[in-house]
Parts: sequence; structure tokens; C-alpha cells
Amino acid sequence: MAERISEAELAVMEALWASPVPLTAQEVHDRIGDARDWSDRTVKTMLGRLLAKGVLAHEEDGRRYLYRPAVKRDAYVAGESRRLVDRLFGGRAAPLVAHLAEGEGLSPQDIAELEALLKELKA
Amino acid sequence: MAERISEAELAVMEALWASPVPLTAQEVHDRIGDARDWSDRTVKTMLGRLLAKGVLAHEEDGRRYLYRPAVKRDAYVAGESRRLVDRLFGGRAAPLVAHLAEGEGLSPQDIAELEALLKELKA
DNA sequence: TCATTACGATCACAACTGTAATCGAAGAGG
DNA sequence: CCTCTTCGATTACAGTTGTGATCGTAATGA
Repeated sequence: MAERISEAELAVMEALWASPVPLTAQEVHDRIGDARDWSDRTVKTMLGRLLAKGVLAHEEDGRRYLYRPAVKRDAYVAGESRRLVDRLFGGRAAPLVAHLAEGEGLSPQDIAELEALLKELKA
Repeated sequence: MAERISEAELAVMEALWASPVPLTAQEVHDRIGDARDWSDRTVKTMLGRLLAKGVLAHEEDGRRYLYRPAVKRDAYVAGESRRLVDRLFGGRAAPLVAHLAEGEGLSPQDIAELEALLKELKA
């Protein structure tokens, strides 16, 4: 498990995560349309690879497939976040936030949300 | 600029970032020794690629090279952090921290540090 | 029924990665 | 001087990624 999802593949996963129902390859292609200028073949390739990696599932719908995520977005995102924190910050989150802050990366809204979050964590 | 550094290459960069003086390929190999079981050839390859990417600089020391980072660790780390936050959290940091918190990823120390950090940011 | 279309499956191909081995020149040792 | 070692440079080679094209087959429309 825990096969890595590449950057391009992520676009496909996002389309599927965003849909409450399984999608055909066509539909995935349509929904990605804006973000990436991909041919439908490229999307098919991505779908095939993601299936092979086991992060997608498919059910047959006549002669087509309907694709659906086999891993939750939350799990993926949590894993990636942890990887980054482990690789670059010795596993500790505070320095990450500090870095984001330095680079103008934190909006006042972010700061407010973080405060609320911390309050909750301490409770 | 801003060439991407691969995971394996990062080990080499860390060795150089950790040294106050430029290092020979041999020395880099020695310092990595623990973490990765690499042949000296492999380390040379990494050094060559990092040079080509422009993230390392070298000066000649007789017949050898002394290698030294050409980008600051801080800059690299900030860039990678931003990439992650952009890709997975729509550019906002708060959800990242929330995810880390969910996965038991935040120690009490982390939380304390974050609080201190936020206090400073508001000042 | 026959050509066209719509699918999934398979193949293509260059760039990047991980992990080295080989080559040619410069020093070091005898 | 000649050989052995040491460097950097070049080459290797399989796996992944980004981007598609081709193939075979099943459905569809004329």
C-alpha cells in the first residue's frame, strides 16, 4: 500500500476526490480540462497507472469503467505532510510554520485559524 | 534557478549544508555513510548532477574539487514547504497544521512552540 | 452488413532518478 | 620511468513520470 502518487496523477485524483460519484474517463478529462491541457489519452494513461498502483478502483459500466478513489484524500494528505515534516524539519511541525511565516506565507486569517486550532488542541 | 533536488540528492545537500567548510567528494561520502549505503561512485554522480543543476558550487583544490552549497537550506526548505501547502491545502497553512495534529503529529512541545510563534507574529 | 466510433490495453519515448561501472589523465610509490 | 591509485567525466541501465499514439474489439449508425 501507500504507493506514491505523482504530481500529474494528483490532478486526476483531485478530480475523483471532488466527485461524490464514480466518473468515467471522459468525465475525468472534462473536469481536469481547465487546469491541465491534456489529451484524453493522457488522462487514460494516468487512470491506468493509478489503478495499477491500487489507489483507484474501477467498476464496469457496460463497456466502460467508472473510476473511484481507493484511498481517502485525508489519508494521502496526512501522509505527504508527514513526509515533508520528517524530511525537512526533523519531524517537528513548529519550524515548518515558522518557515511559512517568514516567507509571507501566512495570512492574518491563517494566523487566526491556527490560534483557534491550538486552543482546541489544548482543551 | 530553483532546480528541483531529488530525494537522494537531498542527502548530499544535507551533508554539505551541515558543514561550515567546503568538502571533497570523499568527505561527503564519509558523512553520508551512516544514513545511506552508497558507493563512492554514487556520491560522485549526485555531486555532478547537483553541480549541473546549479545548486552546488565547486572550487578546485589541486586535482580535486571542494563542494559547497550554492543555495541556502532555508531557501530550499521554504520553497518545498510552500509547494506542499499550495498543492495540497490551497496555499493555506492552517489546514496543514490541522492534519498534522490529527495524525498525532504534534507533540505538546510543538504546540507550545507554535503558540509562542503565533504570539510573535501578532506583535 | 460495413465503416466509424468509443473504449480499455499496450506501446512509445524522452527526461529524471537511483545506483553504479568505465575511461582517461594526473599524482604517488617504487 | 613505470605502475598503481585517485579524480572528475562519461556512460549504463532499469524504474518512474509526463505526454501521448496505436491496436484490437465492441457498439453504433447508415
